[in-house]
Amino acid sequence: MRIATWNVNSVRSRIDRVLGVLERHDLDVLLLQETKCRDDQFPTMPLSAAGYEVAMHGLNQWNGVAVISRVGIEDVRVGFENMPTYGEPPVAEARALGATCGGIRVWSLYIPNGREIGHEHFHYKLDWLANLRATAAGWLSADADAQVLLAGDWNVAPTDEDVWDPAFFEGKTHVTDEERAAFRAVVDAGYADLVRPFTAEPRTFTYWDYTQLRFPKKQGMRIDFALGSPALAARVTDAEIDREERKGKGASDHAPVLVTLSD
DNA sequence: ATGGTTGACGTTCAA
Repeated sequence: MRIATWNVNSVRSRIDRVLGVLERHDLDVLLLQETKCRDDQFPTMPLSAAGYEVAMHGLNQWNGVAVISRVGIEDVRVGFENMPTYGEPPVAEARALGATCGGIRVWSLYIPNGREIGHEHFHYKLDWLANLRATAAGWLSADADAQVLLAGDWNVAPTDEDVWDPAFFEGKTHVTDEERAAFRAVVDAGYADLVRPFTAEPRTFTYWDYTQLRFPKKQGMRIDFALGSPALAARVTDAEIDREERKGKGASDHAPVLVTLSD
């Protein structure tokens, strides 16, 4: 079984690339973030034609998450228990979608960006990660053998090796001690990084800003992660970051992150 | 090339 996560940055503008990724990697499950469309706008038909089912959750042009699977989609859940809201009036944004695919409880996650240190959105980000940790820890308390995948755009670079220049990020989000601690808390709750062991080279990135020729200059960040429960981590045989997908006209600014599991 | 990216409900916002 092969599962991938990808911040697609508009599923409508990139549906052909989505189909290409599914085929090229022979994916069973693909988790998308930043689909940027309402459910009724989602390009379901070409995915169905390719043999995939789709569960999506999008409220407007912002955020949006989806699960694409050819091994079934059951028990779909929009948002997680205690997921924080944002704004006034409070809105439960389209940032988390859970489903059971081929016996694995998968979550497509789009962690809030944070915008600026100290911004209301920054506190929202930290709360969001803390509540996710609490809820996900509960899943393992209830069933230590649960097969759970927490995957998506975490908007955190967990170490200095995960950014192209730590000095550039001083005073910016994604690299602060608070964000890193919030990410590490999820790992410490029992969810291991399934990909880093297979992509351990420093300066291995999953995201490159569109501006300033960041991609050709290899100036990126590792902020997209697939974290797995112990039972799931035990099944991982390979993982990779599809850097090729970032190339060419019409690429997302994020690369797909892939995990291969034993049966 | 006084530029420098992309996508969306866009003449602005978010990333």
